[in-house]
Amino acid sequence: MTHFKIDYFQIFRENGLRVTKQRQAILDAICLANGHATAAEIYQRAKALDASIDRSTIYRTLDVFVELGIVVAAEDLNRDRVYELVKEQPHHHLICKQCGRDLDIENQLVDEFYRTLKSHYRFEVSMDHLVVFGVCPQCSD
Amino acid sequence: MTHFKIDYFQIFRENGLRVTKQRQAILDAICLANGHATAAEIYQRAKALDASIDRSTIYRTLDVFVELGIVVAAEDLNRDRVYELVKEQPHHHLICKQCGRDLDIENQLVDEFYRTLKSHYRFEVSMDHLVVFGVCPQCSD
DNA sequence: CTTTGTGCAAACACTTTGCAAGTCC
DNA sequence: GGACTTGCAAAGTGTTTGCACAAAG
Repeated sequence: MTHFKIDYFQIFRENGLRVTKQRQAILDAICLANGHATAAEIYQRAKALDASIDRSTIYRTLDVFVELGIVVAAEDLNRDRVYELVKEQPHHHLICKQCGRDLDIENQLVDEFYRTLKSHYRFEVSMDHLVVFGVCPQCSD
Repeated sequence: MTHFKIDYFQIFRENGLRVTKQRQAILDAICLANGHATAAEIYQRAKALDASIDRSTIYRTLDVFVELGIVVAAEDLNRDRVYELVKEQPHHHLICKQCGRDLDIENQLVDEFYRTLKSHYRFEVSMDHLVVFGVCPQCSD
């Protein structure tokens, strides 16, 4: 995880933000949750790393991360807000309604769809994090 | 709006549910909001039609409507939950992040995208109400 | 008359805010 | 030291629930 942190801390400093143990803990907490978790899950995990951390810090920090573009907010099946670490730029998901499996969609396919919308409606789509729900191969058998 | 109501009331009865003035008011409230509104907006409008209506009735009734499939819940730009009357089956939206304009996407285009996902991942998409955000032609000039 | 639906009030879960104290640089 | 951050406590928001009464069939 260390090599991640270094990058992120760089970003903090570049933006005149400070590197605190809370921000570290929250970053690690998201990593430990495989890069995506609800505020509540992040709070639990971050608390394990820094027992005195407060919920309000979680929310404030997540806002900062979203602002910096290192985290995006999405929504899971239960409509809970989920925060995800941004890895390589735009990425899109196929999520199985039955088992919860989360597959990545190739950018190319989504871009193609966006181009179609562009050519039909002159509408410039700007969603770098599309989430599509359905049923995965394993569950449809 | 009357011809709408008749259909819906039919649905109520077919499901052993009663036709009440509150359900009427809520249905009308959504219609008056062009078929889509937040719970708060629906409450305001329904209150104008039936002053004594309570918020809890709004929520309970909307749940019933969703259960019946005559309303679907989606999300707007501010991440507020929006309830929409289901008209013709699957329909999809392009929503402009700048002006809020709401364009319909032809089903055919979306179906094509879904088929692509199906053939690439054997993933059966089941979203009859896709919402895509971006910038509309008017705002991109 | 029976069952379903409603208003009311209270409880909830989640998120945001003001402020004084703490910390990073 | 000075600006940025945090914990704490309290207030918001939006939604849900238990219950006795009201209304529909």
